[in-house]
Amino acid sequence: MNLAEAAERIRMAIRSKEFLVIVGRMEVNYEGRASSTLGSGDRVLMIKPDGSVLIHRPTGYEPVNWQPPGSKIEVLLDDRLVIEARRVKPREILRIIFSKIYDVSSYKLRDEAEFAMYATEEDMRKAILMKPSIIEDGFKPIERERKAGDIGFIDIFGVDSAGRLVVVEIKRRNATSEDVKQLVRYVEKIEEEFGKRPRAIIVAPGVQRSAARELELYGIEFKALSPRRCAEILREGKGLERFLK
Amino acid sequence: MNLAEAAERIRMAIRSKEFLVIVGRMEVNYEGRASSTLGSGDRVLMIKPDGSVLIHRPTGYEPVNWQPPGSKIEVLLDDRLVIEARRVKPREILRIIFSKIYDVSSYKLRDEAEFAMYATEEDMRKAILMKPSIIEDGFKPIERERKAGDIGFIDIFGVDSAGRLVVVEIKRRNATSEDVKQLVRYVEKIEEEFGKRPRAIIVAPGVQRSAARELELYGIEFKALSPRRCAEILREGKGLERFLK
DNA sequence: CCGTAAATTTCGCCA
DNA sequence: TGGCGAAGTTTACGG
Repeated sequence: MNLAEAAERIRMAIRSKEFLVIVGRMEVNYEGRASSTLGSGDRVLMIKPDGSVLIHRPTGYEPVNWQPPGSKIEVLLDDRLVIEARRVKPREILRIIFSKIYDVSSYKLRDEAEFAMYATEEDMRKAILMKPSIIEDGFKPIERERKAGDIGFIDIFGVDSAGRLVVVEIKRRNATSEDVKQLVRYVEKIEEEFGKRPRAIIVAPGVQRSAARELELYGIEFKALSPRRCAEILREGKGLERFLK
Repeated sequence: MNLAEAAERIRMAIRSKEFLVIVGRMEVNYEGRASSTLGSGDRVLMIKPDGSVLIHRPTGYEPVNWQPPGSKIEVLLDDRLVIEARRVKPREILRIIFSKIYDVSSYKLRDEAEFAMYATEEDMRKAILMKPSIIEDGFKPIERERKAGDIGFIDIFGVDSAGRLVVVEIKRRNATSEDVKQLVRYVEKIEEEFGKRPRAIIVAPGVQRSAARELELYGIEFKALSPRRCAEILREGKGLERFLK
């Protein structure tokens, strides 16, 4: 494809806020928070209506180079076709130099659909707060996101049926030994603050082998709870809310 | 575009390991580590030769849904065109249901170029090890990635010209109060271990306002060093290496 | 294959 | 606007 023709089509598409897909042979240079260079090769370049820029090689999940939403696009043409995407804060520039253009396509895309994600860690916390008995009978949450000194935040802080303090750490994936260590640090902070050692419970779908050892070692409890079960609880809760209105 | 025709082109492209770009109106469902649903809308779907799958909405850096490299792609056609991308470990399935196809393109892309990223945190460490005087005259590194008890790793551990121990923490971005606190924890660990308090230096392009307070408070030193300067030092070093051969 | 740390992380929430 | 923490994080690098 003719470079001049390509340049014109690209300029038009950007002006009319279309979703651009450009396939070609290009070099890429990036300068900003870091710096990178990428020699000549065939790639797919996407320029979105919001100023996002993505350059994808033939392999991998991540783009090899990119510019986040809001960047300003410039199309330059002399002997070669160059596309620059600039950002001011932080100051970054992405320069794409084409030696061949295989394809330029642009689309007006309409996408108003809602994206719904189920069972994040936040969802798990909500589910526990909505139905604390899934941790154990008589468990009463007191605070969420409680500050533990300067080392972090306790997911849920509460008391059990016997009145003992309980520190709950939630993970949507299997708990690691790192997670256990973090929880131990919270326990120590709470012990400093209240003068007595709290119970500590990791709530997660499972525990990694290495973490199981540490649970034993530090006297941390484990309560199995899957994100899926939390999603169910939230659905029940929503149904209830609607019923009560 | 005809759905049956599209299905055939997509199957062909996948068989011959081409880079696929499909633009159309689609619904998306994901089930795996989490779950998500996305209603009907216009999007760009990319399927890479290595089995990566990316679905991009008209805005944002991140794909709304995806499947990492190595997933198995299936193209199903009855009354609708459905593409499924499956992964076994962890078990995940991405299902894309098309109601319209605007465009199907596929490409044989050749990209053997080397990607070079300059001045990561690792590069900064290398630069300091290569030329310790950029920290201060007489600074001698002893160990890198030194374990500090069970709380983490010290970037560079060394001694100054007066023989005092020095703990160096490197950041490629401005240092935060969290970084200072982490360094303080290292200092305490080293003091426990050696029975004397080491000097502690944060090496970074700058410090956040909140961190500046804490530097004062804990007696932590700061040495300004930009990733860019480190990249220069590494270039000089490489030049030297070549010269010495 | 597990574990750890970094990332041009991005993204969302909240002060 | 900045700070903080999660993410279907991914990726790279050890052991």
